[in-house]
Amino acid sequence: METGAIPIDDLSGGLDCYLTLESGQTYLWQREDDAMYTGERNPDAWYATTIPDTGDVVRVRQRDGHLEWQSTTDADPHVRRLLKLDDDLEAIAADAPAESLIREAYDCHRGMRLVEDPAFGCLISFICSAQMRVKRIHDMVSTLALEYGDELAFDGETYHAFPRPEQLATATEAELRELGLGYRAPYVVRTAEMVAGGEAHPEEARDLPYEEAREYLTRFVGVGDKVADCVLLFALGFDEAVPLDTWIKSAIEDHYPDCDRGNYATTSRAIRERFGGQYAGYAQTYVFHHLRTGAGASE
DNA sequence: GGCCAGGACTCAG
DNA sequence: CTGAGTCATGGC
Repeated sequence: METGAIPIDDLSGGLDCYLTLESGQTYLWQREDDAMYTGERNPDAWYATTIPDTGDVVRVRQRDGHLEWQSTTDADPHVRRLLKLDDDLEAIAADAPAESLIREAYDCHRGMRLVEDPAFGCLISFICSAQMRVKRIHDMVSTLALEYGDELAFDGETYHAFPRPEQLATATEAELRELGLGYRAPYVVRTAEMVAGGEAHPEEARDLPYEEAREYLTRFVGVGDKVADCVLLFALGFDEAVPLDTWIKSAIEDHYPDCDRGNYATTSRAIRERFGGQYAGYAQTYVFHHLRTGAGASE
């Protein structure tokens, strides 16, 4: 086992591991106590995930002013990438718009960072996310890993990697319905087949201009503008992406009605500008979490 | 028991 | 391009 510890004080804007991993951005981590997305912290619990290409297992835990990690490999670069530890969060928060809702969200959830998920797992996760609560999305993604992913041994325990495209493409619609995916089942199978067959890959969107990248991702079955924005924001490094989900739409209605332009593309441009442009996705993620957890319910 | 959850698809106009 | 109808499932 390789281990390490990253001092939190070295990270601009700090880190809150719980907020980062349980704010509805990622469904590819598992909490050791099996209580992710229950709304309760457990400062002692490790979070584990796996690295797609190498099959390495990585565990992290935040304690005593450090982000501790344990892994099958030197996980320092993986941890820094997955939790975007090199983002200058202090500057991003300071430069965010002086809108009361945005400032309140940043102030209430200090240390929450964006994640950078592996693209395929993120894509499938958010296809599953349609009309689902975050806890159930996590359950569904965990089930896919259990049923179709590699078993990885580490430190005497068994971990389940999220399935590679060719593994998930072996699933049938009937099987996935049996696993509780509902009407998303054919979307997941067909998208996995598209990637496994080389027809398209979400990574292809990484180097495109933002709106072209979003358009590219909508070719996958079960992916509309909103899910595409989630993949751009949580996997492909587009910090300006603002997914227009039910919570953000209600925020637009209540706080930024002038940004409602009737369709996704133009409303997206307007709210992206209102949320600060380059790092609008950060502001979106804070506002989303603030509203969803009820902290901003009164206003 | 109706409503809702990080929506997308199909089809008509 | 836009609007209505449809689609599973579990928690409250």
